[in-house]
Amino acid sequence: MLNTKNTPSIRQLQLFSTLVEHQSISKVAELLHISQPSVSIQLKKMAEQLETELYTISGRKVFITEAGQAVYRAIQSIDTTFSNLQIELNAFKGLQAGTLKIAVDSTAQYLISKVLSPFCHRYPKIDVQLTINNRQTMVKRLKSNEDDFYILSNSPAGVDVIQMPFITNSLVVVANKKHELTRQPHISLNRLQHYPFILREQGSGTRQHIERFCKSHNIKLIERMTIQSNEAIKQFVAENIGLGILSHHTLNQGESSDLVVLDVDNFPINSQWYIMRRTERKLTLLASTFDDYMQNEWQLKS
Amino acid sequence: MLNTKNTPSIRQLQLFSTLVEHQSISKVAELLHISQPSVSIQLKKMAEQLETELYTISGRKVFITEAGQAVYRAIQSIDTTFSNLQIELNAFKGLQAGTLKIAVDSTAQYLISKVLSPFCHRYPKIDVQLTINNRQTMVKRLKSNEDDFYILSNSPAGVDVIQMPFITNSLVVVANKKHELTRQPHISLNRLQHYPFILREQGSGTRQHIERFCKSHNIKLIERMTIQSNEAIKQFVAENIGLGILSHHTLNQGESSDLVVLDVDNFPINSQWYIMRRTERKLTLLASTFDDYMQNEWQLKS
DNA sequence: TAGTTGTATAAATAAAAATCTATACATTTA
DNA sequence: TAAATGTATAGATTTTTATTTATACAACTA
Repeated sequence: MLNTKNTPSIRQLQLFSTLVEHQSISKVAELLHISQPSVSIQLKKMAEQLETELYTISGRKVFITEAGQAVYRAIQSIDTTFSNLQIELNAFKGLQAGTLKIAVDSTAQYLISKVLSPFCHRYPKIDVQLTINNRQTMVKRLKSNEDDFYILSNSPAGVDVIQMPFITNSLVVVANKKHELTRQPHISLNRLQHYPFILREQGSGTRQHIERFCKSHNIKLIERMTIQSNEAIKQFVAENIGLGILSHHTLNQGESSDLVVLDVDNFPINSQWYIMRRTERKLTLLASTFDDYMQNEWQLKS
Repeated sequence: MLNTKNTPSIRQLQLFSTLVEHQSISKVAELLHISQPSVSIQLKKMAEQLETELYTISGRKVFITEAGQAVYRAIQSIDTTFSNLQIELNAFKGLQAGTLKIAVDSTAQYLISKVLSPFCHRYPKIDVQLTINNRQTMVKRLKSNEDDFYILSNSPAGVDVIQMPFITNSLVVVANKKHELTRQPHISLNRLQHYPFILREQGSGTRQHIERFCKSHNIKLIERMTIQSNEAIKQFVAENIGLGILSHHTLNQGESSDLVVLDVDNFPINSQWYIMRRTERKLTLLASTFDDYMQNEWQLKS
């Protein structure tokens, strides 16, 4: 930790560096528009604090001692540190304004805050315009190039995107904790076909995964209800209206709910969340900073 | 030149760096034994001056922004600069005391000040004990190991020394400006044998050179006077009592004298001044610093 | 040697930076 | 919801730093 005692003030450093450069106390005074005694006194104090002679005066000439030269070099080093800092800070100032537009598949809404909140703390002046909706809507927005970034579980056909694997998405079967399947191990897919389900609507990413899964495993689920919200599904499942298939991110939201994850064969359905952007969309400074952030801190290590 | 405006004070840097390290304003206050509002205010001021948010406070947690991280890195750099400076200065403090003992052949006394004065200005606290005498005395002192350094025109036999060529010593023939040899070109050595000379005493370096020179050129000079001082010789020569043979360093001491250098064949007698020290003598810190100085700034480039 | 130039010291003052107390506000925890 | 914890603001005060004027001194320069 920086030591304040025995450390000359910034002003004193300035005076001394000017002295070294002009070898004259009165010249320093003139250049900095202050009186000669002021310079005299400050420099003397500084040398006293450092307990070292930094210069000598012989007649009317100023000689910088070796110790003084060392101090001068240190000042120059500090000077460049400050200059570089200024340049860095100016770069950050470019990030103090601007809006980052991100569109998120609603199933991913539970994790977006984890991702976004560190970024927002680091760049507190930025605005984020967040659009949360189902996959179909995301794809529409992606095609009409409305946002900087999209978070989807896989990339749609027909659009050039740059994508980065992000976080693993696991779809699990949930039930009320009093449901008969609870605590049963290795439930077969076939048995599932006899229970009613509450599912997300057509066009949602979750629904898409489920349908693909059912097709490939050759099963058909009973669909008692279709709801556009994961949260609502959880409530109906909790009231034992039926089973649900949800991303595990939507669960364990802290509240000790009545929901239980079932141990079904071939589950969870694993897929990947991707963050993507259109190849031809020009990155704003802010967007590019966000891109760096995602790559450095969220890129999935395979 | 260091910019005082928009530059945070050293104290503010200290506060901020402590903040980064402990992520809490009240913790900083506690650690530095000041009140919490004081820290709050100073940090706020600092951020205002830099026109950048360095941290944000959310609830009771402190988050350092990216800009803040940059500032922190800068502070660390400044910190190490100061630490290194302290170490350097402490090394110089070792040189604030101590006596440097130097013995100089009196013929070289005219140049010793040129050599010594920059050194003394750079290390103003040191003492120099200077012995000026003729060569014989120098050699005696060298043998009894009395001084750190010796300046002689060549090394004596029988003592282990480390020597460094230094400055060229040219012995020239001088006369009063009204002397008949003045303005004559190419005076032969033979003609010199008919004029009386005023010379340095036996045992002086100059005398040694002259004798060696006469021997090798097979001439003999008329010796009217022997004097132990170059300055005195100059006065007698100026009064036209005789010719003199002196180091050119002893001349052109500013005063527009009555002395003229004669254009004698085989003159000047060139030889070398050496600075030397006994091999087995242990160097004090001060002596070693002087040694470095001589090597870096006075070593004769051949 | 007188005048000029450059630096040092003293004493007073000004400006600035840093601090405190008291209080209010906000968030988290019990 | 009350208590605890952490931060912000206001206003007054203290401390430190910086500066000034006036004067003295010292060393060059003409």
